[in-house]
Amino acid sequence: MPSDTKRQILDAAETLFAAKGIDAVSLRTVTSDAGANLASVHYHFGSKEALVEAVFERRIGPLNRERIRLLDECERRAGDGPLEVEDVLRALIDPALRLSQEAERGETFMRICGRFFTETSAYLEPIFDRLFREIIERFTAAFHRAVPELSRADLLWRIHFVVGAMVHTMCDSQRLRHISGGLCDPGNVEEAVDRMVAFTAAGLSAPAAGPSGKSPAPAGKTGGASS
Amino acid sequence: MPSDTKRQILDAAETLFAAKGIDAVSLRTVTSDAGANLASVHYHFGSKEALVEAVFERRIGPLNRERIRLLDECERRAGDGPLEVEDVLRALIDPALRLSQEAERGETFMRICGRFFTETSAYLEPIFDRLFREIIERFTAAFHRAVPELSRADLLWRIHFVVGAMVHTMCDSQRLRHISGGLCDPGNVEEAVDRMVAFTAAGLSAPAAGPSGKSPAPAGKTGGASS
DNA sequence: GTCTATAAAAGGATAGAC
DNA sequence: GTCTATCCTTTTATAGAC
Repeated sequence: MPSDTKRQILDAAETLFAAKGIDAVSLRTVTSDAGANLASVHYHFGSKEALVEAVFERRIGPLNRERIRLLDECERRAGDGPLEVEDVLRALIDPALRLSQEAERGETFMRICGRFFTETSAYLEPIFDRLFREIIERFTAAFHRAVPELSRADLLWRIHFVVGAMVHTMCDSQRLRHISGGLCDPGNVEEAVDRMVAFTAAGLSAPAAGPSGKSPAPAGKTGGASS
Repeated sequence: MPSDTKRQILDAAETLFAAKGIDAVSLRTVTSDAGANLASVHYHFGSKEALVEAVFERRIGPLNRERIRLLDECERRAGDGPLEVEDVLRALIDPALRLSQEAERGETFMRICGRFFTETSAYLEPIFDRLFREIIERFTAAFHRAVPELSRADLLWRIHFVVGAMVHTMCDSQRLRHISGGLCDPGNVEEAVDRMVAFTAAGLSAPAAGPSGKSPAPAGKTGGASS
């Protein structure tokens, strides 16, 4: 079992990394906030890079396992029938936004997971692969099954947009709360998930753009019925 | 006119900040890449923070002015008639993605503009206000006019998702290129803009989620016709 | 405007006592 | 496992010659 100090270092690092970014946070700040000694980081983790890796893995591992579990369930329910795009989206999005509900540190949990996508240190690349390869493959296949009329390029572009909307919300929900003057409350998870699923489902289901032109047939101002 | 050295420092800083993030880049690296002396940064800018500010302003200022220009044109064309959501989206998105076309440093231009949203240093807050206040007000009003059936909360949430998809693409188009095995080419601006506009227009135009529940009437797997 | 030199602080990492 | 003390490097910033 992890020692108490080790967990406190992880907690402090997570909070600081989420708030300020990894490079902006020194190990002295981390250990100071954790009530631990500077040297304890190197004893327990070996280096700052290893600490960063541990911080990300602790949250993203379980998050992605839950996504896979929900997707399994989703596919089991569907059987040989059609796979609803809303259900696949919900399996992807719900576990992420739900992180913000946990105890007091919820918003931190969520932001640290989102921030993995905005950090660009080279040593995170292989970690990305390890943490997200299965997720990418499984969900790409599921979305292909849910929206089979899309070309592969269309599909991957649109999944990219979905991830963008999700990561931005995970990292920066504070700004929405601020800009909206409190009208939008990212702390209301059910509502946030519903809104994001509705938006992204419509985006994924929009008629495919022709290979060489403007959006075809902007019939009314509607998201469009399937062709 | 800005001295040659000043411009070279801005160029080098822009490239490095875009690639590695601000905190990860030292002034020594900047001046070294710029072929300038370390002290020249403080002579021309005064501090690292001031350099960062200058880097962002140089690109985001003109970018947002172009967005306003296109929106003006858009509203002028519409007159008293309806404002098409695709046109408003295009005014927001096209100038951003088009940055990537400029000369050789295009992708850097685009990424530095997107990165402004992912950096969290406190001193960027007032700069954000100065650079984006008008954009936020103008485009919020325009989207409200284009999709008037949405409540204000719905509208702001969805604009947030649009920004997420856009910023993620601006910062991280490399990953899409990589994951898709080259199938998706963010360097093709016309295509990227068309795809993003199609996706986000459908999302903005999706039927509003009820105030208290799951997505209403998931008729088929369609984005939905207007209610 | 540009340079050298250096100050002054902060960073990651380690040795060794306990 | 945890501590103190310290090394060594890197960082921002400045002083002052040219």
